[in-house]
Amino acid sequence: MGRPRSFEESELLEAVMVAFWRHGYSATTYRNLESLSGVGIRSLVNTFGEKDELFSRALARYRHRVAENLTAMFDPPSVNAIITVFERVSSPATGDDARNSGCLMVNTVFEIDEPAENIAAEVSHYHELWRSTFQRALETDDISDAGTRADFLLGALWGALSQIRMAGDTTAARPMTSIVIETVRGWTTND
Amino acid sequence: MGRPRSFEESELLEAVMVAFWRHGYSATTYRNLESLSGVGIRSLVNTFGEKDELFSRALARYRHRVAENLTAMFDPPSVNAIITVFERVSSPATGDDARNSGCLMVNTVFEIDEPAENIAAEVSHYHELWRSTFQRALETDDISDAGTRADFLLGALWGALSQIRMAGDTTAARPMTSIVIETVRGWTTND
DNA sequence: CAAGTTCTGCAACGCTCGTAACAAAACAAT
DNA sequence: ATTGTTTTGTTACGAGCGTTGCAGAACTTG
Repeated sequence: MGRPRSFEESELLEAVMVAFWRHGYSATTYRNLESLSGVGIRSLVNTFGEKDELFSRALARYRHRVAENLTAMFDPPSVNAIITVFERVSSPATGDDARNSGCLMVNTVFEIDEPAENIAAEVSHYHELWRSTFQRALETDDISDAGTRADFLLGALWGALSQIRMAGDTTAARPMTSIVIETVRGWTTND
Repeated sequence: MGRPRSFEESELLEAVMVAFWRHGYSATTYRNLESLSGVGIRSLVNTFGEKDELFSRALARYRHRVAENLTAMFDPPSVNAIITVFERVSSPATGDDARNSGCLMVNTVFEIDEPAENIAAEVSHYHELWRSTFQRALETDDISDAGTRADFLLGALWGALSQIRMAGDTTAARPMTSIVIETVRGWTTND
Protein backbone atom coordinates (compact mmCIF):
# COMPACT_ATOMS: atom_id res chain seq x y z
CA MET A 1 0.00 0.00 0.00
CA GLY A 2 0.92 3.66 -0.13
CA ARG A 3 1.91 5.59 -3.19
CA PRO A 4 3.52 3.35 -5.81
CA ARG A 5 7.02 4.03 -7.11
CA SER A 6 7.38 5.75 -10.42
CA PHE A 7 10.41 3.68 -11.44
CA GLU A 8 11.80 0.18 -11.39
CA GLU A 9 14.55 -0.24 -8.82
CA SER A 10 16.57 -2.59 -11.00
CA GLU A 11 16.50 -0.29 -14.02
CA LEU A 12 17.45 2.65 -11.86
CA LEU A 13 20.36 0.85 -10.26
CA GLU A 14 21.57 -0.17 -13.69
CA ALA A 15 21.64 3.45 -14.85
CA VAL A 16 23.36 4.48 -11.65
CA MET A 17 25.97 1.78 -12.07
CA VAL A 18 26.74 2.90 -15.60
CA ALA A 19 27.08 6.48 -14.41
CA PHE A 20 29.58 5.49 -11.72
CA TRP A 21 31.37 3.35 -14.28
CA ARG A 22 31.72 6.18 -16.73
CA HIS A 23 32.39 9.16 -14.52
CA GLY A 24 33.54 7.74 -11.21
CA TYR A 25 32.27 8.16 -7.69
CA SER A 26 32.68 11.83 -6.92
CA ALA A 27 31.79 13.11 -10.37
CA THR A 28 28.47 11.28 -10.11
CA THR A 29 26.30 13.43 -7.88
CA TYR A 30 22.75 12.92 -6.77
CA ARG A 31 21.75 15.87 -8.87
CA ASN A 32 23.39 14.31 -11.91
CA LEU A 33 21.60 11.07 -11.29
CA GLU A 34 18.32 12.93 -10.96
CA SER A 35 18.52 14.58 -14.37
CA LEU A 36 19.94 11.44 -15.95
CA SER A 37 17.44 8.93 -14.64
CA GLY A 38 14.40 11.13 -14.23
CA VAL A 39 14.06 9.96 -10.66
CA GLY A 40 14.04 12.73 -8.06
CA ILE A 41 16.76 13.10 -5.46
CA ARG A 42 14.35 12.42 -2.66
CA SER A 43 13.42 9.07 -4.16
CA LEU A 44 17.03 8.16 -4.74
CA VAL A 45 17.93 8.84 -1.14
CA ASN A 46 14.73 7.20 0.03
CA THR A 47 15.47 3.92 -1.76
CA PHE A 48 19.21 3.58 -1.40
CA GLY A 49 20.09 5.67 1.63
CA GLU A 50 23.43 7.44 1.74
CA LYS A 51 25.63 7.78 -1.30
CA ASP A 52 28.18 5.29 -0.02
CA GLU A 53 25.46 2.70 0.18
CA LEU A 54 24.21 3.47 -3.30
CA PHE A 55 27.73 3.13 -4.62
CA SER A 56 28.17 -0.12 -2.77
CA ARG A 57 24.99 -1.45 -4.35
CA ALA A 58 26.27 -0.45 -7.78
CA LEU A 59 29.58 -2.21 -7.16
CA ALA A 60 27.76 -5.34 -6.03
CA ARG A 61 25.60 -5.31 -9.13
CA TYR A 62 28.69 -4.96 -11.28
CA ARG A 63 30.45 -7.81 -9.51
CA HIS A 64 27.49 -10.12 -9.73
CA ARG A 65 27.14 -9.53 -13.42
CA VAL A 66 30.81 -10.24 -14.02
CA ALA A 67 30.51 -13.35 -11.86
CA GLU A 68 27.64 -14.59 -14.01
CA ASN A 69 29.63 -14.05 -17.16
CA LEU A 70 32.64 -15.80 -15.68
CA THR A 71 30.76 -18.88 -14.59
CA ALA A 72 29.28 -19.10 -18.06
CA MET A 73 32.63 -18.68 -19.75
CA PHE A 74 34.57 -20.97 -17.44
CA ASP A 75 32.17 -23.90 -17.60
CA PRO A 76 34.24 -25.95 -17.77
CA PRO A 77 37.39 -24.08 -16.59
CA SER A 78 40.03 -23.99 -19.30
CA VAL A 79 42.92 -22.00 -20.64
CA ASN A 80 40.84 -21.32 -23.72
CA ALA A 81 38.37 -19.42 -21.56
CA ILE A 82 41.23 -17.26 -20.29
CA ILE A 83 42.16 -16.47 -23.84
CA THR A 84 38.57 -15.59 -24.59
CA VAL A 85 38.59 -13.12 -21.69
CA PHE A 86 41.52 -11.24 -23.10
CA GLU A 87 40.07 -11.30 -26.58
CA ARG A 88 36.80 -9.87 -25.33
CA VAL A 89 38.07 -7.03 -23.20
CA SER A 90 40.03 -5.67 -26.13
CA SER A 91 37.31 -6.29 -28.71
CA PRO A 92 35.79 -3.21 -30.34
CA ALA A 93 32.96 -1.48 -28.48
CA THR A 94 30.44 1.02 -29.75
CA GLY A 95 31.07 4.68 -29.17
CA ASP A 96 28.99 4.97 -26.03
CA ASP A 97 29.63 1.53 -24.63
CA ALA A 98 30.37 1.65 -20.92
CA ARG A 99 33.19 -0.83 -21.52
CA ASN A 100 35.19 2.05 -22.95
CA SER A 101 35.55 3.23 -19.38
CA GLY A 102 37.49 0.12 -18.40
CA CYS A 103 36.52 -1.73 -15.24
CA LEU A 104 34.41 -0.12 -12.55
CA MET A 105 36.32 -1.86 -9.77
CA VAL A 106 39.75 -0.89 -11.02
CA ASN A 107 38.59 2.67 -11.58
CA THR A 108 37.26 2.76 -8.04
CA VAL A 109 40.49 1.58 -6.48
CA PHE A 110 42.33 4.39 -8.15
CA GLU A 111 39.79 7.09 -7.47
CA ILE A 112 38.89 6.56 -3.84
CA ASP A 113 41.62 7.74 -1.50
CA GLU A 114 40.62 5.95 1.68
CA PRO A 115 37.78 3.60 0.84
CA ALA A 116 35.17 2.64 3.40
CA GLU A 117 35.07 -0.86 4.75
CA ASN A 118 32.25 -2.14 2.55
CA ILE A 119 33.79 -0.71 -0.59
CA ALA A 120 37.18 -2.22 0.15
CA ALA A 121 35.46 -5.53 0.76
CA GLU A 122 33.62 -5.31 -2.53
CA VAL A 123 36.86 -4.72 -4.40
CA SER A 124 38.55 -7.51 -2.51
CA HIS A 125 35.81 -9.96 -3.44
CA TYR A 126 36.11 -8.92 -7.04
CA HIS A 127 39.84 -9.46 -6.97
CA GLU A 128 39.40 -12.91 -5.47
CA LEU A 129 36.72 -13.76 -8.00
CA TRP A 130 39.08 -13.24 -10.88
CA ARG A 131 42.08 -14.77 -9.19
CA SER A 132 40.35 -17.99 -8.24
CA THR A 133 38.78 -18.26 -11.67
CA PHE A 134 42.11 -17.92 -13.42
CA GLN A 135 43.89 -20.24 -11.03
CA ARG A 136 41.27 -22.97 -11.31
CA ALA A 137 41.37 -22.75 -15.08
CA LEU A 138 45.13 -23.14 -15.12
CA GLU A 139 45.04 -26.04 -12.71
CA THR A 140 42.33 -27.78 -14.70
CA ASP A 141 44.55 -27.74 -17.76
CA ASP A 142 47.53 -28.91 -15.71
CA ILE A 143 49.52 -25.72 -15.99
CA SER A 144 52.27 -25.51 -13.38
CA ASP A 145 52.77 -22.50 -11.11
CA ALA A 146 49.09 -21.74 -11.35
CA GLY A 147 49.15 -19.29 -8.44
CA THR A 148 51.90 -17.05 -9.73
CA ARG A 149 50.57 -17.23 -13.25
CA ALA A 150 47.09 -16.31 -12.10
CA ASP A 151 48.62 -13.24 -10.45
CA PHE A 152 50.32 -12.39 -13.71
CA LEU A 153 47.08 -12.71 -15.62
CA LEU A 154 45.34 -10.46 -13.11
CA GLY A 155 48.02 -7.84 -13.50
CA ALA A 156 47.87 -8.17 -17.26
CA LEU A 157 44.11 -7.80 -17.25
CA TRP A 158 44.26 -4.67 -15.16
CA GLY A 159 47.02 -3.31 -17.30
CA ALA A 160 44.79 -3.81 -20.32
CA LEU A 161 41.94 -2.07 -18.53
CA SER A 162 44.27 0.78 -17.70
CA GLN A 163 45.13 1.21 -21.34
CA ILE A 164 41.44 1.13 -22.22
CA ARG A 165 40.61 3.74 -19.63
CA MET A 166 43.42 6.00 -20.79
CA ALA A 167 42.52 5.81 -24.44
CA GLY A 168 38.76 5.60 -23.88
CA ASP A 169 38.78 2.79 -26.42
CA THR A 170 38.83 -0.93 -25.84
CA THR A 171 40.98 -1.61 -28.88
CA ALA A 172 43.85 0.29 -27.29
CA ALA A 173 44.65 -2.87 -25.35
CA ARG A 174 44.92 -5.07 -28.42
CA PRO A 175 48.72 -5.18 -28.76
CA MET A 176 48.98 -6.03 -25.09
CA THR A 177 46.35 -8.76 -25.09
CA SER A 178 47.75 -10.38 -28.20
CA ILE A 179 51.07 -10.96 -26.46
CA VAL A 180 49.36 -12.12 -23.29
CA ILE A 181 47.41 -14.67 -25.29
CA GLU A 182 50.59 -15.77 -27.00
CA THR A 183 52.25 -16.20 -23.62
CA VAL A 184 49.35 -18.22 -22.25
CA ARG A 185 49.43 -20.49 -25.30
CA GLY A 186 53.10 -21.02 -24.60
CA TRP A 187 52.28 -22.39 -21.17
CA THR A 188 50.24 -25.21 -22.64
CA THR A 189 53.00 -26.48 -24.90
CA ASN A 190 56.30 -25.71 -23.23
CA ASP A 191 55.68 -27.42 -19.93
CA MET B 1 63.08 43.63 -3.13
CA GLY B 2 59.94 43.32 -1.05
CA ARG B 3 59.32 40.82 1.70
CA PRO B 4 61.29 37.61 1.13
CA ARG B 5 59.54 34.26 0.85
CA SER B 6 59.48 32.06 3.90
CA PHE B 7 59.92 28.85 1.88
CA GLU B 8 61.83 27.35 -0.99
CA GLU B 9 59.69 26.89 -4.07
CA SER B 10 61.35 23.64 -5.06
CA GLU B 11 60.93 22.05 -1.64
CA LEU B 12 57.32 23.15 -1.53
CA LEU B 13 56.53 21.75 -4.94
CA GLU B 14 58.13 18.49 -3.93
CA ALA B 15 55.87 18.19 -0.90
CA VAL B 16 52.86 19.12 -3.00
CA MET B 17 53.75 16.51 -5.59
CA VAL B 18 54.01 13.80 -2.95
CA ALA B 19 50.63 14.84 -1.54
CA PHE B 20 48.99 14.56 -4.95
CA TRP B 21 50.76 11.25 -5.47
CA ARG B 22 49.48 9.82 -2.22
CA HIS B 23 45.96 11.17 -2.01
CA GLY B 24 45.05 12.24 -5.52
CA TYR B 25 43.90 15.54 -6.93
CA SER B 26 40.61 16.26 -5.23
CA ALA B 27 41.57 14.86 -1.83
CA THR B 28 44.53 17.24 -1.76
CA THR B 29 43.06 20.61 -0.84
CA TYR B 30 44.77 23.92 -0.37
CA ARG B 31 43.95 23.72 3.31
CA ASN B 32 45.57 20.31 3.52
CA LEU B 33 48.65 21.60 1.80
CA GLU B 34 48.78 24.51 4.20
CA SER B 35 48.89 22.39 7.34
CA LEU B 36 51.19 19.88 5.69
CA SER B 37 53.79 22.23 4.31
CA GLY B 38 53.52 25.08 6.77
CA VAL B 39 53.04 27.48 3.88
CA GLY B 40 49.87 29.58 4.03
CA ILE B 41 47.12 29.26 1.47
CA ARG B 42 47.63 32.80 0.29
CA SER B 43 51.26 32.09 -0.49
CA LEU B 44 50.39 28.86 -2.28
CA VAL B 45 47.92 30.62 -4.50
CA ASN B 46 50.27 33.52 -4.90
CA THR B 47 53.09 31.35 -6.22
CA PHE B 48 51.28 28.74 -8.27
CA GLY B 49 47.98 30.32 -9.20
CA GLU B 50 44.92 28.15 -9.58
CA LYS B 51 44.84 24.57 -8.39
CA ASP B 52 44.90 23.14 -11.91
CA GLU B 53 48.11 24.96 -12.54
CA LEU B 54 49.65 23.75 -9.29
CA PHE B 55 48.68 20.21 -10.21
CA SER B 56 50.11 20.61 -13.65
CA ARG B 57 53.40 21.78 -12.16
CA ALA B 58 53.45 18.75 -9.88
CA LEU B 59 52.83 16.41 -12.81
CA ALA B 60 55.62 18.06 -14.76
CA ARG B 61 57.99 17.66 -11.85
CA TYR B 62 57.07 14.01 -11.57
CA ARG B 63 57.57 13.42 -15.27
CA HIS B 64 60.91 15.16 -15.38
CA ARG B 65 62.19 13.13 -12.49
CA VAL B 66 61.12 9.89 -14.12
CA ALA B 67 62.69 11.03 -17.37
CA GLU B 68 65.99 11.63 -15.57
CA ASN B 69 65.89 8.18 -14.05
CA LEU B 70 65.07 6.62 -17.39
CA THR B 71 67.88 8.29 -19.28
CA ALA B 72 70.25 7.13 -16.57
CA MET B 73 68.94 3.58 -16.63
CA PHE B 74 68.73 3.27 -20.41
CA ASP B 75 72.21 4.56 -21.18
CA PRO B 76 72.78 2.59 -23.28
CA PRO B 77 69.30 1.27 -24.16
CA SER B 78 69.03 -2.44 -23.49
CA VAL B 79 66.65 -5.21 -22.58
CA ASN B 80 68.47 -5.51 -19.29
CA ALA B 81 67.38 -2.01 -18.41
CA ILE B 82 63.77 -3.03 -19.04
CA ILE B 83 64.20 -5.91 -16.67
CA THR B 84 65.67 -3.56 -14.09
CA VAL B 85 62.59 -1.36 -14.38
CA PHE B 86 60.27 -4.21 -13.51
CA GLU B 87 62.53 -5.36 -10.72
CA ARG B 88 62.56 -1.90 -9.21
CA VAL B 89 58.87 -1.10 -9.28
CA SER B 90 58.11 -4.27 -7.37
CA SER B 91 61.02 -3.95 -4.96
CA PRO B 92 60.17 -3.40 -1.30
CA ALA B 93 59.49 0.16 -0.20
CA THR B 94 59.44 1.60 3.29
CA GLY B 95 56.10 2.01 5.02
CA ASP B 96 55.62 5.64 4.10
CA ASP B 97 57.28 5.57 0.71
CA ALA B 98 55.26 7.45 -1.89
CA ARG B 99 55.96 4.60 -4.31
CA ASN B 100 53.37 2.60 -2.41
CA SER B 101 50.80 4.81 -4.09
CA GLY B 102 51.75 3.55 -7.52
CA CYS B 103 52.33 6.04 -10.31
CA LEU B 104 51.08 9.60 -10.09
CA MET B 105 50.26 9.73 -13.79
CA VAL B 106 48.29 6.50 -13.85
CA ASN B 107 46.44 7.51 -10.71
CA THR B 108 45.59 10.82 -12.34
CA VAL B 109 44.17 9.24 -15.46
CA PHE B 110 41.81 7.19 -13.37
CA GLU B 111 40.78 9.92 -10.99
CA ILE B 112 40.11 12.85 -13.27
CA ASP B 113 36.88 12.44 -15.19
CA GLU B 114 37.37 14.98 -17.94
CA PRO B 115 40.93 16.25 -17.68
CA ALA B 116 41.90 19.74 -18.81
CA GLU B 117 44.03 20.15 -21.89
CA ASN B 118 47.34 20.66 -20.12
CA ILE B 119 46.81 17.69 -17.84
CA ALA B 120 45.92 15.40 -20.72
CA ALA B 121 49.02 16.61 -22.52
CA GLU B 122 51.18 15.89 -19.48
CA VAL B 123 49.87 12.34 -19.27
CA SER B 124 50.31 11.87 -22.98
CA HIS B 125 53.94 12.97 -22.82
CA TYR B 126 54.51 10.59 -19.97
CA HIS B 127 53.00 7.74 -21.93
CA GLU B 128 55.16 8.52 -24.92
CA LEU B 129 58.24 8.79 -22.74
CA TRP B 130 57.86 5.22 -21.55
CA ARG B 131 56.78 3.83 -24.87
CA SER B 132 59.67 5.27 -26.83
CA THR B 133 62.12 4.22 -24.14
CA PHE B 134 60.92 0.64 -24.22
CA GLN B 135 60.76 0.49 -27.98
CA ARG B 136 64.25 1.89 -28.45
CA ALA B 137 65.65 -0.57 -25.95
CA LEU B 138 64.05 -3.50 -27.77
CA GLU B 139 65.27 -2.28 -31.13
CA THR B 140 68.77 -1.76 -29.83
CA ASP B 141 68.94 -5.40 -28.80
CA ASP B 142 67.44 -6.49 -32.11
CA ILE B 143 64.15 -7.72 -30.74
CA SER B 144 61.50 -8.06 -33.43
CA ASP B 145 58.04 -6.56 -33.17
CA ALA B 146 59.42 -3.82 -30.95
CA GLY B 147 56.31 -1.65 -31.26
CA THR B 148 53.79 -4.26 -30.18
CA ARG B 149 56.06 -5.53 -27.47
CA ALA B 150 56.63 -2.04 -26.14
CA ASP B 151 52.87 -1.70 -25.87
CA PHE B 152 52.74 -4.95 -23.97
CA LEU B 153 55.43 -3.78 -21.58
CA LEU B 154 53.54 -0.55 -20.99
CA GLY B 155 50.39 -2.46 -20.21
CA ALA B 156 52.29 -4.81 -17.96
CA LEU B 157 53.89 -1.91 -16.12
CA TRP B 158 50.55 -0.28 -15.51
CA GLY B 159 49.08 -3.56 -14.45
CA ALA B 160 51.85 -3.88 -11.90
CA LEU B 161 51.14 -0.36 -10.70
CA SER B 162 47.48 -1.26 -10.39
CA GLN B 163 48.35 -4.16 -8.15
CA ILE B 164 50.61 -1.92 -6.08
CA ARG B 165 47.91 0.68 -5.72
CA MET B 166 45.32 -1.87 -4.69
CA ALA B 167 47.50 -3.53 -2.11
CA GLY B 168 49.28 -0.35 -1.02
CA ASP B 169 52.47 -2.38 -1.20
CA THR B 170 55.03 -2.52 -3.99
CA THR B 171 55.77 -6.20 -3.41
CA ALA B 172 52.22 -7.10 -4.42
CA ALA B 173 53.37 -6.87 -8.02
CA ARG B 174 56.22 -9.34 -7.60
CA PRO B 175 54.53 -12.44 -9.06
CA MET B 176 53.48 -10.42 -12.07
CA THR B 177 56.84 -8.79 -12.70
CA SER B 178 58.69 -12.07 -12.35
CA ILE B 179 56.72 -13.54 -15.24
CA VAL B 180 57.09 -10.38 -17.29
CA ILE B 181 60.83 -10.53 -16.81
CA GLU B 182 60.80 -14.18 -17.79
CA THR B 183 58.85 -13.32 -20.92
CA VAL B 184 61.24 -10.55 -21.86
CA ARG B 185 64.21 -12.87 -21.40
CA GLY B 186 62.46 -15.28 -23.76
CA TRP B 187 62.46 -12.64 -26.47
CA THR B 188 66.24 -12.44 -26.48
CA THR B 189 66.75 -16.16 -27.05
CA ASN B 190 63.77 -17.46 -29.00
CA ASP B 191 63.95 -15.11 -31.97
C1' DC C 1 64.34 57.17 8.76
C1' DA C 2 60.92 57.17 4.82
C1' DA C 3 59.11 55.26 0.65
C1' DG C 4 58.20 51.43 -2.20
C1' DT C 5 57.40 46.57 -2.96
C1' DT C 6 56.45 41.94 -2.05
C1' DC C 7 54.75 38.41 0.92
C1' DT C 8 51.69 36.78 4.63
C1' DG C 9 47.56 35.73 7.83
C1' DC C 10 42.77 36.28 8.45
C1' DA C 11 38.33 36.55 7.05
C1' DA C 12 34.87 35.94 3.81
C1' DC C 13 32.61 35.14 -0.71
C1' DG C 14 30.11 32.11 -3.94
C1' DC C 15 29.50 27.58 -5.20
C1' DT C 16 28.40 22.69 -4.97
C1' DC C 17 27.97 18.80 -2.39
C1' DG C 18 25.30 15.26 0.62
C1' DT C 19 21.47 15.19 3.38
C1' DA C 20 17.09 16.35 5.93
C1' DA C 21 12.25 18.64 6.76
C1' DC C 22 7.92 19.19 5.25
C1' DA C 23 3.74 19.13 2.99
C1' DA C 24 1.37 17.67 -1.05
C1' DA C 25 0.36 13.67 -4.06
C1' DA C 26 -1.03 8.92 -5.09
C1' DC C 27 -2.35 4.88 -3.95
C1' DA C 28 -4.84 0.57 -0.74
C1' DA C 29 -8.01 -0.62 2.78
C1' DT C 30 -12.11 0.02 5.27
C1' DA D 1 -15.45 9.02 1.37
C1' DT D 2 -12.28 8.77 4.93
C1' DT D 3 -8.18 7.08 6.90
C1' DG D 4 -3.49 5.45 6.70
C1' DT D 5 0.78 4.69 4.32
C1' DT D 6 4.31 5.44 1.11
C1' DT D 7 6.40 8.28 -2.50
C1' DT D 8 7.44 12.68 -4.46
C1' DG D 9 8.97 17.78 -5.35
C1' DT D 10 10.55 21.76 -3.27
C1' DT D 11 13.31 23.96 -0.32
C1' DA D 12 16.97 24.66 2.62
C1' DC D 13 20.67 23.58 5.87
C1' DG D 14 25.56 22.88 7.13
C1' DA D 15 30.03 21.73 5.51
C1' DG D 16 33.86 21.97 2.53
C1' DC D 17 35.83 23.55 -1.57
C1' DG D 18 38.61 27.06 -4.62
C1' DT D 19 39.38 31.63 -4.65
C1' DT D 20 39.64 36.67 -3.37
C1' DG D 21 40.14 41.25 -0.59
C1' DC D 22 42.48 43.63 2.61
C1' DA D 23 45.47 45.29 5.94
C1' DG D 24 49.64 44.58 8.15
C1' DA D 25 54.35 42.49 8.24
C1' DA D 26 59.00 42.15 6.33
C1' DC D 27 62.18 43.33 3.53
C1' DT D 28 65.20 46.62 -0.10
C1' DT D 29 66.34 50.98 -1.66
C1' DG D 30 67.12 55.86 -1.28
